[in-house]
Amino acid sequence: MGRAPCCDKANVKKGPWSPEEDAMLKEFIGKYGTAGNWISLPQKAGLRRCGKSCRLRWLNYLRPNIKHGEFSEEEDRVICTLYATIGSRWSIIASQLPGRTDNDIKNYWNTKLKKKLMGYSNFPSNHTNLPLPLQNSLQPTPQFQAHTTMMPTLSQLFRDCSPFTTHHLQAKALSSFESSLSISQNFLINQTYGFEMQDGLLMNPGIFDNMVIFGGNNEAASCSSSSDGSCSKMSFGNINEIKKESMSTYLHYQGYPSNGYEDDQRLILDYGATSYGDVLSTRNLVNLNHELLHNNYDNLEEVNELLNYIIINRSRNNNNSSVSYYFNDEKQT
DNA sequence: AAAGCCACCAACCGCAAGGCA
DNA sequence: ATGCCTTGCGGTTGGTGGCTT
Repeated sequence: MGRAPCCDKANVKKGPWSPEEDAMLKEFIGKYGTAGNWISLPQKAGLRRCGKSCRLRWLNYLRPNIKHGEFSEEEDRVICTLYATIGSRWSIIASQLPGRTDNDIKNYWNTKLKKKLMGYSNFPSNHTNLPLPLQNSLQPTPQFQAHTTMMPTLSQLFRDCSPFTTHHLQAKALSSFESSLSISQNFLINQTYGFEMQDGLLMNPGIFDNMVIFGGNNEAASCSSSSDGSCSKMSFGNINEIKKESMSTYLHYQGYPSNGYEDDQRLILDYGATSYGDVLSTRNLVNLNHELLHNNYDNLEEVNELLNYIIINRSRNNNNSSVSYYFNDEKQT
């Protein structure tokens, strides 16, 4: 015996709502509210609709103060930050955006925002000054373009941004004698999206547009990779899970096209050796990840050679903060 | 002009949680 | 404690319109 149907499927109308139906529903709810429950509402309101359909139509379209149309930059930021923190909990995300519905946000994320975030890295002004191999490495490969549908890793990638971010937030918080767990949501949002330069140094690495920035953020910490042990200090998960898991089990795959997680196609680039933080665009991270996986690179030397094209270093001593890069272990200017 | 493709988004569906008798 | 009913959530579907070939 299965579940009892919520309504008589044969006698309910499906598909788009007509203006007349909208008017009937709006008028009824205006007078009587849901009149007890949604299940019985359609009958009372004279609608040949399922109660769930009425509820959805009301919540997502007819109720007052629903905001339609373009999302603002600020709304984008909130969605991205919360998605990176809590994942696809659309109703919670919607609760932070007055007038927006979970359905709206979910659609917006799936159709637009996700792609927007996949947009090109913001190094364009530097591209033309780079040697051809590096310029090419900054272009989306045909494989990348052909397999954009194979990017479930994107959401994971943005979650992966959290560890880098939280690690540095944690370090920053601890250095000012605050508990890492007392970091507020606002602080997280501000810091995640903000660059702060002090004496030419990048003080609060995090996610900026589509770039992942990581690396030491104080004089004592040398850089950002396994070579200085910082990856083992990184945590992942949301802000409440700091310290629960060690990044060392997660991030220690220098050049290998697997991070050891079953069915997980991510390649986490843990490629230290720069002095003040590595700068990669997420696009290139995914791009390279994909390249390595689908060309079945199994030669570590070859992989390392490829990585040499893509590491970009923001130098500790570079007061004007221009981007420099390493090519075959030689710093280029 | 027609066909094919793709992006968008409203709506649907199944499941889980919560409330209540 | 249990089972039924309703509500809420999130993944998915399918219709539509615009763009490209």
